[in-house]
Amino acid sequence: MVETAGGEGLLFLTDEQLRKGIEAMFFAYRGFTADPDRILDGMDYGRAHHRAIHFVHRSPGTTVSNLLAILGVTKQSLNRVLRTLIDDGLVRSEKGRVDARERHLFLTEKGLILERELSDAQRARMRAAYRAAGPSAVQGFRQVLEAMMDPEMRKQYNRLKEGG
Amino acid sequence: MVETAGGEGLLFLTDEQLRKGIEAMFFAYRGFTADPDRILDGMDYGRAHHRAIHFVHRSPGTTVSNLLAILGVTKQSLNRVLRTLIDDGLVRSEKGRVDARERHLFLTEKGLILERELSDAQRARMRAAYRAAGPSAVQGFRQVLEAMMDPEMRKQYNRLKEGG
DNA sequence: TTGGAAAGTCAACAAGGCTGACGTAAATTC
DNA sequence: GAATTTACGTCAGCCTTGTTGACTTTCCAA
Repeated sequence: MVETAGGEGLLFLTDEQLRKGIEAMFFAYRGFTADPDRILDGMDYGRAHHRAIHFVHRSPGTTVSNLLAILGVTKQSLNRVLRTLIDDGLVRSEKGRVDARERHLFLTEKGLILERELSDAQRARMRAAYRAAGPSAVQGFRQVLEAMMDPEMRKQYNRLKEGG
Repeated sequence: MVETAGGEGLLFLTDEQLRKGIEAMFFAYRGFTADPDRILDGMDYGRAHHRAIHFVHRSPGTTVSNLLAILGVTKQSLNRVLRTLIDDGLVRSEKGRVDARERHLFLTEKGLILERELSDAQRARMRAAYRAAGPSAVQGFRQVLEAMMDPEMRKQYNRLKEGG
């Protein structure tokens, strides 16, 4: 079943196969973001707000710097998004006790409700895809995605995957 | 090794597993676009130009309508991108012979050179990821991605995958 | 006590989405 | 042959989300 090196074993590395993978990523990512985008469309929020909400939920009490590193945007860009979320009462910003320069971020009750709505939708699609493909396909899926990340991003990803 | 249905077999569908998949998609997509983005950064082009170039190369002679359906943007948005590519001599637009309302799109020599540069970079990353993960992982990767697409997008994807 | 890091803010700008309106040429339908 | 529809292009204006650059405030640490 599994091809080994030499000759036919490298057929999965042809330009044609690689192109299919590239196009699969393109179309799948559209599906991946479609449901949350639809939910956010009515509100004053966008994909950037979703990302901030996701990672604040994922690591409650995380700092702004930390979030900047994960999201890979400028602080000005993140600040604009965070500002509206704080003003609207979805995110709470708390001055650090050990280092008072830092701001620790948390979702409020209201923020948790939206997070739940967004992630329910996104998980539903992911669950359907996982179920359709089966567990060993899922394992392969994750392996290829991890290998595709930049090393820096892989660190961030693994830090999230393990610790809180 | 591979879990079967019933009881433990559904462990891959836990919220925790799904969350990991969601985050993997997020970080991997960043890697996926990083190399072309870097190349385009110096020029006056962006990711939107890359997408147009990719699909024109993929289906030479395709019409504007067709491209609109694949890219899922408005004609105004596509037109802005296409306009600059045509003006800069990367894309050639040819009035249809059977239906003169249509415009058929082709890459010029210059366009082919940029396409080659962009896709070489993107394929190199994909190739490294595929090689690292192995052929059966690649199969799973593709299966999950296909299952994640919207049905409309899956049609587009499959049309490209098979026919020219 | 002073230098520098962390955070926040203001201003300006660009890419790339969007809607709406309008124009033109060509094909199709009545 | 006239009316309608289709494919495309374009103008104008708006929004989100990214960018740089300059500046301030706070406050830890050397």
